[in-house]
Amino acid sequence: MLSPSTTPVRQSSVRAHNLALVLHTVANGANHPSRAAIAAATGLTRATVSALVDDLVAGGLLVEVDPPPRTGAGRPAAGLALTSTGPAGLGCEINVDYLAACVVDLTGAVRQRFAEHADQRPADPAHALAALGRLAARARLAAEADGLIVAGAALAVPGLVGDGGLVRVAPNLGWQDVDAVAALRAVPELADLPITVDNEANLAALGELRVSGGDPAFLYVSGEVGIGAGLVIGGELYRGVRGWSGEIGHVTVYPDGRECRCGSRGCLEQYAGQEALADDVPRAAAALGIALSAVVNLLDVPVIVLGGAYAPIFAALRDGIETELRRRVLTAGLAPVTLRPAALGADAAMRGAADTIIRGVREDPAAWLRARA
Amino acid sequence: MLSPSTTPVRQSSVRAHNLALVLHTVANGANHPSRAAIAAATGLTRATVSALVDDLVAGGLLVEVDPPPRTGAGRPAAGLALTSTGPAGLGCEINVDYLAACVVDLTGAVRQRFAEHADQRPADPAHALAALGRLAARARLAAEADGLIVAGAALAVPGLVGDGGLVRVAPNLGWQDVDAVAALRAVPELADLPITVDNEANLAALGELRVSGGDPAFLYVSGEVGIGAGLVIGGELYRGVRGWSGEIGHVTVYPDGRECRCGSRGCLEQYAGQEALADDVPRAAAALGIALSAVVNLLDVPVIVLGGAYAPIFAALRDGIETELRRRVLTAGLAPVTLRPAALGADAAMRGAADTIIRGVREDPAAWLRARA
DNA sequence: TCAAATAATTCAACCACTAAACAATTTCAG
DNA sequence: CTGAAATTGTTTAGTGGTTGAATTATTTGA
Repeated sequence: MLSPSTTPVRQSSVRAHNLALVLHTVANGANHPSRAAIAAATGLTRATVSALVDDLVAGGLLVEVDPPPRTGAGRPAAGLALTSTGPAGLGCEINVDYLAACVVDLTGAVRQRFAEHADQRPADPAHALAALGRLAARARLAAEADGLIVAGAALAVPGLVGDGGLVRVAPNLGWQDVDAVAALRAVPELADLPITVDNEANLAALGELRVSGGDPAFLYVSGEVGIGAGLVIGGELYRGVRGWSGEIGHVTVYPDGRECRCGSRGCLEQYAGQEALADDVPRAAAALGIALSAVVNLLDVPVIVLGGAYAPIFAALRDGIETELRRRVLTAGLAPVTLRPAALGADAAMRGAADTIIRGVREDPAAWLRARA
Repeated sequence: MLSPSTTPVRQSSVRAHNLALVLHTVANGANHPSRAAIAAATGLTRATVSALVDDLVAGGLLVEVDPPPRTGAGRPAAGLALTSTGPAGLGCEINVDYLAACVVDLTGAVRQRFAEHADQRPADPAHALAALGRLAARARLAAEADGLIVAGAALAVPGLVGDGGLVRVAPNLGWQDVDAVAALRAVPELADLPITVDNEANLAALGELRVSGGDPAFLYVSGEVGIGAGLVIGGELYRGVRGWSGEIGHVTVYPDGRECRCGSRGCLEQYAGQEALADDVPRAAAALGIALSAVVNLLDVPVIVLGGAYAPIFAALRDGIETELRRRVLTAGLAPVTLRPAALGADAAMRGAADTIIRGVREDPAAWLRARA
């Protein structure tokens, strides 16, 4: 069955779906599958796959490459691969001490990367975003000189993002109601791009999803100055109704505990934020364990990935967290919760941002072909 | 676009999708829409809608009824409505002091309802389920005498349910690893039905979704002996990776607080479960507020529905909960969290269970038509 | 009484997929 | 060295489902 929705479906939707299916199979399947292998993997006929592949090759999304090693008799296959000269995503990140932009191609490879280290807190938002825009523009031009076509840009910010890319609050940057999309679009070299803005932890979770490959459901916890989380379920990011999910840093751990900047008491951030972390690792681990137990009890998430400042000290945190999980997760006895460090380092959010763009092309190649026609 | 998935799509899937779309439009749209109105609402052509409606009428899912009041000139329309003599769902519930079964027709109307009050804790699972099975069989026979066709049964239990309807743990019933599906299927009158089992709070959330209509995203909190929760997002129930989401009763509220039956300390259940509730309502409200704040911070859920034992004392709980939400939810200042009592009473879970069956028919009418052919 | 309006059906055209036959290219047995 | 078997990829006729335009049906209102 197709997804329940309120829009009609016609033959062109079938084509769009199956184009995405073929592209997905090439991207996530074995090395350089043949048309016949794609047909076998998807259940489509070889005739249909051939027609779909023709469209994707003509549209510059797939290329024929050397076939996989032969096995037995028969006409040799033509291998298919994602192109490395087609659409690409521009990922940007602004953080407390860090500006960065990168370009990722359809295969997921990072083709350009520019970063600038500097404390952004004294700068006003307009200046910081202008500097980031210049960085992004350089990345875009360098990528396009390489034959890539930047299909869009996404920006990761450590804060709450509202509709239209409006940054409602970014406490650690001192921002409030900043129109980041407009600021980036003001850079001439970026003016023609679709630009989106999203929370840093959400995008880092997507970055982790891309590189880790395996887990279709996990919680990514990002320990920075603040603590954010990105929830991936069924291979997709869950953003919440208004896009404000994942604020694990302000989950109450000790109801009458330390005062928090947010006005509450006993927030996780006060015990496991970057500052508290320096003081008392065991207590941070316990606090994390308590908050994560709540997540697992509520959402039944089987895997937790620790990123940001937590990744390098994963070994020191592990025991303390797991002790609390064992004690406090109701289903701990039925199935364990897996804890692991993040695979990507500081670039996770930026990589995830770029990934949202290429993800868009991969999930709806028909739209890309139409636009390129 | 269609949903990304790993299965191919063919013309028959288009048909299946559009049949569901038409049925959905009749079910959720204005009163008794005409074919032309459906075409306008869905974007399909009138020719296509006519063909789809023919199939649905022939398959006994839609009936022509008196048209809506005329407005101006033109040939009068034929109104369409869900049939009340077609497929129906059998909903069952077993709880600490309560057995019940009901039959709900395609329109959502309760057509049969049987209940038996008795403490189930002394009875062993087999006896209790046999008694429930007899109740369900009576409901089914009475419904089928009315022209309904029971398409399946669903059972609500206060516990964790694993694959294949195995009840892994139901603490308040004292159950462990009970094969509830097999027990119900042992009743001859139910042997031919597809039977599913789900958590009581999850199903109550679905029941609430059906009657409340409006909110596409909310958390339903069920205060019984234990405390469960069902999360609805985008009009669908979120079950978690293993179906064990919603265990809000064992979210830690006071890390060093009262010991809980589960082996942990400071679980919400110890402060806001039915027993604690009798002692100290303000404290229960505060504890609920703390746990719910965690949910909102993590998931950005805009609406919380209080059901079970909480519904009748909603007024007494409201202030205490809202105080904590205001203090502890990071985004409380950006958009308020709505708190409201459940619309359905004790029958919520049973209604939700029956609803899963008719939901199945509504979401894939093509499968029903094929089976009836 | 007839024109205008609206509802529903019919029919030719189109699009995408399937199934089966065919063409191309290789392996391997004799 | 030759030809049968195997495998890939293409071609072609057929089918199912939607569209759009024409047609039929039925009512209102000038």
